[in-house]
Amino acid sequence: MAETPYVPTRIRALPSWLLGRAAARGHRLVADALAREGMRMMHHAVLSAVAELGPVSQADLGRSLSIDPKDMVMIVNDLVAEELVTRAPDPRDRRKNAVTISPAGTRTLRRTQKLGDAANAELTAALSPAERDQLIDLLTRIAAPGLDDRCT
Amino acid sequence: MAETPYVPTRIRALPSWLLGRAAARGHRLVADALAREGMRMMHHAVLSAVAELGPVSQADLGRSLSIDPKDMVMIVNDLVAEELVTRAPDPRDRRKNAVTISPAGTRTLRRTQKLGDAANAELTAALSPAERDQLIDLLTRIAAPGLDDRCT
DNA sequence: CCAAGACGTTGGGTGCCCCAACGATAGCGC
DNA sequence: GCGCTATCGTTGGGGCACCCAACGTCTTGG
Repeated sequence: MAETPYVPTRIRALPSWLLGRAAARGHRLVADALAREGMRMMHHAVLSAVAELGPVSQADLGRSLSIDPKDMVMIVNDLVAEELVTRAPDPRDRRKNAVTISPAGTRTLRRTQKLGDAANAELTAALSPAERDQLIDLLTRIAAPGLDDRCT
Repeated sequence: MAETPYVPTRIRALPSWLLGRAAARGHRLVADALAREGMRMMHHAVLSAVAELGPVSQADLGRSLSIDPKDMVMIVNDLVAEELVTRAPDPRDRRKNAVTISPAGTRTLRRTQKLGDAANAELTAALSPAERDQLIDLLTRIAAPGLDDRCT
C-alpha cells in the first residue's frame, strides 16, 4: 500500500491546487522551524519587515506584507509583550504607531532568520539553485498580478 | 502615496512567503469563480476526483487529495445533499462508503471545471505557456517531497 | 471650520489544517 | 473459532490565515 492512489490528473494539473499544496508544506516547514524559537511565521515576517523598514506604522506594515489590520494589532501586541519591538505614538502624526525593533528583537531575528532560511532550503531541496531562482521569479509574477515592483 | 512601500526583500525572497501569497490569490480567484455555481474549491476537487476514480471510499479520496477525514465527511455530506454524488455502503467492505458521481454531478462538474480552468488561466496570465508548464513542474516537485510519482 | 479620509482597534465570520477519540468492521495469526 | 491489530467513517475540539464591517481618534484639504 505504499503506492498512494495518486492525485487525479485533472486536479493535479491546476496551478491553484499545486500552489495550495506547496504553500501548505512550506508553511508547515517554516512554522515548525520557527516554533523552536517560540516564533510564528507572521510574527517573524513583521519583525523582519520592521528591521528593514525602520520605524514604521502598522498600516504600512500591513500593506507591505498583505496582513489584515486586525491581525497586525495582535501580532504587534505579541511582539511588544516579548519586548522584541516597541510601539510609540508618532509625534508627527498622532494617528500612527511607530513600530521599532529592539536590540532583543534584532538578536531574535538573527536566529529566526537562520531557521527560516533552513526551512526554505528544505522546502526547495528537490530544486537546483537555478530552478529555485526561476521558481521565485515565476511566483513573484503570479503573486502580484497588476503590481510591478519598482524597488529595484 | 500610490507607490506601495513594498515587501521587504528579506521576506520577498522566501519561497515559503511567495507560495503563501500566490496560493492566497489562486484560492481567491478559483473560489470566486466557483461560487457562481454555488461550489466551493474542496467540493469541486472531490467531485472531480470521484469522476476520475469512479466509486471510491472517502478515505481514499482523503489520501488522494490530502483532505482531512473530518472535512471529507462534511464535503461528501454537502455533495450528497445537492445530489451530485451518492454514498452507499461498499458490500465488499462494509466499513467503506462507496462514493459515486451522479449524472447531475457530471453536469455540474463540466461547468465548474470550465470556471476553474478559467480562474487558473487568469492566475497564470502573466506567464507564457512554457513558463506555466515549468511552474507546474517545479511546484509538483516541491509539493510532494519524498513521494515520486511513478505514474509518468 | 468642516467634511473626507487615514489610523488603530474591536468584533464577527470562513476556510483549511491537525490531533484525538469512538463504534463498527475487516484481516491476520493462532 | 478467537483475539489482536488495523482501517473506516464519524464526531469533537483547536489553531492559523484571511476577509469584511464598524467605531473613535486624528490629520488633511477645501
